[in-house]
Amino acid sequence: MDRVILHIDMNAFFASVEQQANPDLRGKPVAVVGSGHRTVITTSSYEARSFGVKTGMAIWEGKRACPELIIVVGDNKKYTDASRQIIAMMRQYTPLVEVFSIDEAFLDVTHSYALFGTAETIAHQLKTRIRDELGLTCSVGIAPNKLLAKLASDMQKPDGLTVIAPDRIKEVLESVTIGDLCGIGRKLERQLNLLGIKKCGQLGRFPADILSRKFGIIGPRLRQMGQGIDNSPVVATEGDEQVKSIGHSMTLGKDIDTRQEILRYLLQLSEMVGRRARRYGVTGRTVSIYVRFADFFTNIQKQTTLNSHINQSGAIYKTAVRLLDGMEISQPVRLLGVCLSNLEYQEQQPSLFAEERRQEQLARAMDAVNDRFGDFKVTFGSMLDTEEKGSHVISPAWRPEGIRSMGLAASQSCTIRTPACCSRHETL
DNA sequence: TCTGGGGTCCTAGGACCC
DNA sequence: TCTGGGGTCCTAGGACCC
Repeated sequence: MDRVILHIDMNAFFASVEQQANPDLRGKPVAVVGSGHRTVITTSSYEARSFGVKTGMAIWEGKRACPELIIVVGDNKKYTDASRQIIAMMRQYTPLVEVFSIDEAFLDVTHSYALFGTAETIAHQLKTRIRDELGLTCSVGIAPNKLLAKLASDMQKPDGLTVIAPDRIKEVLESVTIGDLCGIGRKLERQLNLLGIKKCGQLGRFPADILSRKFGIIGPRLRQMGQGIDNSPVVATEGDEQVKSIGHSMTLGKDIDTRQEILRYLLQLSEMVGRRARRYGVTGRTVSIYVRFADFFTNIQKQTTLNSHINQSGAIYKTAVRLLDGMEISQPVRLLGVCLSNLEYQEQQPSLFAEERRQEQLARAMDAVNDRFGDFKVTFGSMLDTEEKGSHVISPAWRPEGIRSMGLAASQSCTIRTPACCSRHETL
């Protein structure tokens, strides 16, 4: 039996939430940005997009494209609250809700028919409720698998509903460009183009041996994607998902070149990472640091794996400094990052050593104050004179909960599905 | 006037052990 | 003395996602 998968993608999510919260912004070109003057546009309203404002543009670029552009510094809490409400609504239709990002989710509604009717009925109900209760619109794709559902939701924006029925999959793929598939990015698209492959249909028919030779194990998976095959299941996001790494990075207000300044930011980043690790109750063995230089193109990353798991900011910082010392800092630094991985989730025993116990207690006390009063109210002394205070707008890829699995990573054994049908529906 | 931040997964190559 | 191979862990780098 064919599965029935919904992919729901909120339209211009952050910008729409802002427009909902502030009526003065409605119907106007709005761009949501982070703090700091080197921030970029995270999301823009459709009014702004019609002027050519795009995600990733610097503010000045956005303003050049649209002089009337209203700049709003993002507010994470608003977006996570809205996201949670939407996810709760989705869960009323099926337990199989996979949160893909803060504004996207997959729903497996194969077994929801008896209770709620067809996938299209469910999609219409969800769209109506999200619009009525939150004032937001979304685009929905319905298809037999995640790959195609995601492709479908992208076909009509904003406020769309697109169905790719099994008997028209083949026909749809003939007209879809390979880069539109989730999992084929710019580089892969370019390489495939060099083989003369432009459309998904061509990719699906391309000789498997050539793809394998050129792309290795992802070769067969690419071919399947071209055929619209994707057997990866919708994995319900439970809320206690285990992330694999915890990292923070920041583009500095201005490039820095003294070791002292670099250390100050490393300490701040170590504290941000450590604090989040402690809040999650995790420790990690691998610490990595990331440096982007002023020329923007040179990036270096160094990592090291310790014998023991840590989550104390001081220990992370010490390791980060050791990594920094192994780097050649040849020009001013634009961005710094610290990441903790190789994570372990089990409860940590209190240290046997008095000094370490004291450090742990201090960290807990600092965390408690910061949790209550906001970031960086209490902090290490040398951080006090840094400009950045770690208040950043989360990206739409931020997940309130959840793990994503799709695209190339989710290559699985596959059966060929019956070829198929795509009918489009006008928006609500 | 420059180009954010948070993740995941995969591969290659080296070290080391059996 | 030389040779082979499998497995695991680690680092570095790249591609992809939102």
